[in-house]
Amino acid sequence: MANLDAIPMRCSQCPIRHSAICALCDEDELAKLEQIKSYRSFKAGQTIFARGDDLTYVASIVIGMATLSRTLEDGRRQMVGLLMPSDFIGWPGREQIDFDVTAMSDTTLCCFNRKPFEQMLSATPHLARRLAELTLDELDAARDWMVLLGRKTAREKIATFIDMLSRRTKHPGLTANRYQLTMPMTREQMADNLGLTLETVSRQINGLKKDGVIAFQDRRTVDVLDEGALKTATGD
Amino acid sequence: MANLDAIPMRCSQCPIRHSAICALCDEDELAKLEQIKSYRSFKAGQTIFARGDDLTYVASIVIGMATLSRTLEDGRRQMVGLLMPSDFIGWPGREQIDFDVTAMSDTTLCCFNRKPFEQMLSATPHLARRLAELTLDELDAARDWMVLLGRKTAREKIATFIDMLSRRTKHPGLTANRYQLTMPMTREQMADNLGLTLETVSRQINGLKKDGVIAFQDRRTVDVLDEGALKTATGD
DNA sequence: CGCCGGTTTGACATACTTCAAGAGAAGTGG
DNA sequence: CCACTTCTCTTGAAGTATGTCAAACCGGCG
Repeated sequence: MANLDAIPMRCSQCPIRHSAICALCDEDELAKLEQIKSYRSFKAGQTIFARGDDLTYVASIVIGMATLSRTLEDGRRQMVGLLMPSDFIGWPGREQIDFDVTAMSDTTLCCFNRKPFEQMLSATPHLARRLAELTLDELDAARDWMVLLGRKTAREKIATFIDMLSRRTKHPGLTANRYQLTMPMTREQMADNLGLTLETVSRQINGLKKDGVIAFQDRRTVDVLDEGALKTATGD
Repeated sequence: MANLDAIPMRCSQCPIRHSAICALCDEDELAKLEQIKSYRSFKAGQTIFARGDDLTYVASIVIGMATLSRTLEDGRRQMVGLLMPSDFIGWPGREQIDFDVTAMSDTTLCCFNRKPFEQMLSATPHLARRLAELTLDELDAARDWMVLLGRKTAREKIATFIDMLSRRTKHPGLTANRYQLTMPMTREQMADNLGLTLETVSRQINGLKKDGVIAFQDRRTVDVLDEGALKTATGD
């Protein structure tokens, strides 16, 4: 499964030191975390947790992207979360996990066994507070996505998706109104994220292209040509 | 707006004492909360917060039901949360609110001005911990609903809705497999909750009735005749 | 080169929406 | 208590966005 002989790294050099669960920790607290942490790496496509698994550990994403999803009996799949560096995987207080967590790209996690982490959590307000903030952010994102899933048209969904990506990833900007973006996923994964089929995703993306809102560098690299048009296309 | 001369009530007699934000508080902590709390009442249909409002206070629902929703420019509306007694309204650390909060039935809130509440929150682990639990529950519910919105058919949405209601409300049971349920909202509100139109809601409800899964006492009182059939109709 | 996963494109099917009308309930005022 | 209005809900007919099925294309990799 996971590649366990991953990079040892000091927390002080960690790329997510100031945005992850540990963001508010002082040096002492960090030292304690350092003692109970371990890294795990996953290849793109690997399962990190499957629905029903025991939540033996919780983790922060250090590098890469992962998805949170659920699949119905007949194969319909819905992504319910897109996890990027500094996002937290885990539900303190829950024994099991009710979704599938899958590495979308090659991913490195900073893991804590759940029990010791929970102990430290209740003893360390800085950790608890940061977890609360992260959870609240997730909740907000989930609710925004509910609006998208329930009420937006396919075209609006695509536009919102691209806009969301641009806000969550550092894009090598061209100019203010134009920028470049790398699609980190297949059309099918986008479809699962947006509650569409992959064919509809493809058609709508190309629709946006025909209308001069975006252009392709290659299939996975998109130039946003008119940010304003994109924003209006989102529907909100 | 709010009816401010609401019932004074001791926390010890409060119906949500053991399930709300204060659930883990001891007598001392409760006494402090008691000092900064106040009650507000809203009539069915009244706005509690509008999108963009300053979050001057946070609150627990004591009696009644409220909804969290967002409306797009052109009037499309999506409910993103259904708030029932003991649910918490408020986002510590946020200055403004990004959704509309509306009383669905006559509702009484237990309110705390945000600033003093936040101070107490950071000084009282019992409060912070409980808030984290409540937030996590909300997040889970939101994610379940994302699956519904993105992937379920109209019929499955209705079945899931009825099933969800039966789990969240105490229903006067008939027998194990049959029970009665009161719909707390109009077809239009259900539609906004499920990402459908009110006509589709009406049709699907009557479809379930024709198939003998449910029956009507009156338009708002439903008998679930076959819980098994209802569960399978939910799709998960 | 030839496979193979990912993507595009077309033709057709359908679930859901939209528009429209009417029937019940429920509230209001005389 | 009865007209009157106003919601709420139901039902029908027609339209449409999106899904389904199928074929072809494209780019990378063994």
